[in-house]
Amino acid sequence: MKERDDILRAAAEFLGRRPNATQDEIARAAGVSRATLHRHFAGRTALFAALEQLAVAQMRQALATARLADGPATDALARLVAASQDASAYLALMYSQSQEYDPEHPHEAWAEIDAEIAALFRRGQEAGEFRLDLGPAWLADAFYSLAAGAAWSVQTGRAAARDFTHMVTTLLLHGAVRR
Amino acid sequence: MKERDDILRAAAEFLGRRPNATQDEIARAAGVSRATLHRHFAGRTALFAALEQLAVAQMRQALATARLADGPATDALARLVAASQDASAYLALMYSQSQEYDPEHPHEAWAEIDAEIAALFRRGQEAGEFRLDLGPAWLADAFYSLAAGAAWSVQTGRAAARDFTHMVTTLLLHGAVRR
DNA sequence: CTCAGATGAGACAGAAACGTCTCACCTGAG
DNA sequence: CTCAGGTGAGACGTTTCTGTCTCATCTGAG
Repeated sequence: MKERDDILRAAAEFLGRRPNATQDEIARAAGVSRATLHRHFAGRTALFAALEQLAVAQMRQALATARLADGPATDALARLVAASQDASAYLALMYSQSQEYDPEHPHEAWAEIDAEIAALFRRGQEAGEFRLDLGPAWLADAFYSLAAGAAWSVQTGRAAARDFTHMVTTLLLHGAVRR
Repeated sequence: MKERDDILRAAAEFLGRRPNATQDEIARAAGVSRATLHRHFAGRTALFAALEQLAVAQMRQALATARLADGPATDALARLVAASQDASAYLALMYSQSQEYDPEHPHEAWAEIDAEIAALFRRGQEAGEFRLDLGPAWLADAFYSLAAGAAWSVQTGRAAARDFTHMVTTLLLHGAVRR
């Protein structure tokens, strides 16, 4: 029996790479038939609702795990990146779907998550840990971009999953220039 | 009269945010009717071919402008980012379309462009400018991710176009941590 | 003003995908 | 082994979108 969450993960990964995928293709990628996909999610709208809900839940979990208010902002960010790895397939999907799926409620949830991440960057700036010339909103966007990009690299085999945290954290905190 | 290139740019920006957009939506976003869109691009396939061709051409132009082999790798990268701004709408689109559009020829062109960018990072590493613990392939992917993310921020009004280069270059080279 | 060329609106046939259902078969617990 | 629940394949009617076309109108150069 194929677990609902297994289907969702496979769907998220597939849709992250093929935003135009048909239900048939999504079902196949998830290893089930279209009828089974329909039984779990009564149509594309329901599938996307479930994906978004799971993405939000996972990011909320990541935020709770990372405890952004605790300790140095630098350490909190590293914890956030690590905790976001599980959600990264969904981030890549949400990134590619962007405004595609647009009900009221989930955007509020994302706004909340965005605000918490931006607040972490702001805290870091106020504490003198992070530079002031890059806005917290951009830093939060960049976090998402890099996480989604790294997820994609992992999915396409260009990077190892175990390197996710290091790749994103190092670049986000320290950049490419050698110390 | 609406210029063909104006249509392509508007289409790229719109599709970067709405990869599933219908031809009708694309046309409207470009300020023309579907019939006119069809007259310029005989169908979705032709539209995507034109978009990809333009993206490749613009990135090639950016590479030529940036002269990646000249001077310190750090400076070359900054030049690349600056030169890529015009192409960034297309990068965001190509990012969201990913494997969606898949003819033989354009992927070869992208592979070439990718290789040149990765070679810049490799050169920087060999010259001791860039850290060694992040692979050139990831650094190239990260460049794309940040450029696309910044393009999106600019498009959605969360960042100013004039800050594009600074946002991407600073983060890519130096990261968020304060010196 | 004229007129060639461009445009938008809308029509239309066809294709693809959708949502949904039925039925035969499978799976795994008891 | 039995049987409840799950599954896949395929059918089917509906919907959406597509590619394409016609025709009336608009635009801008001469």
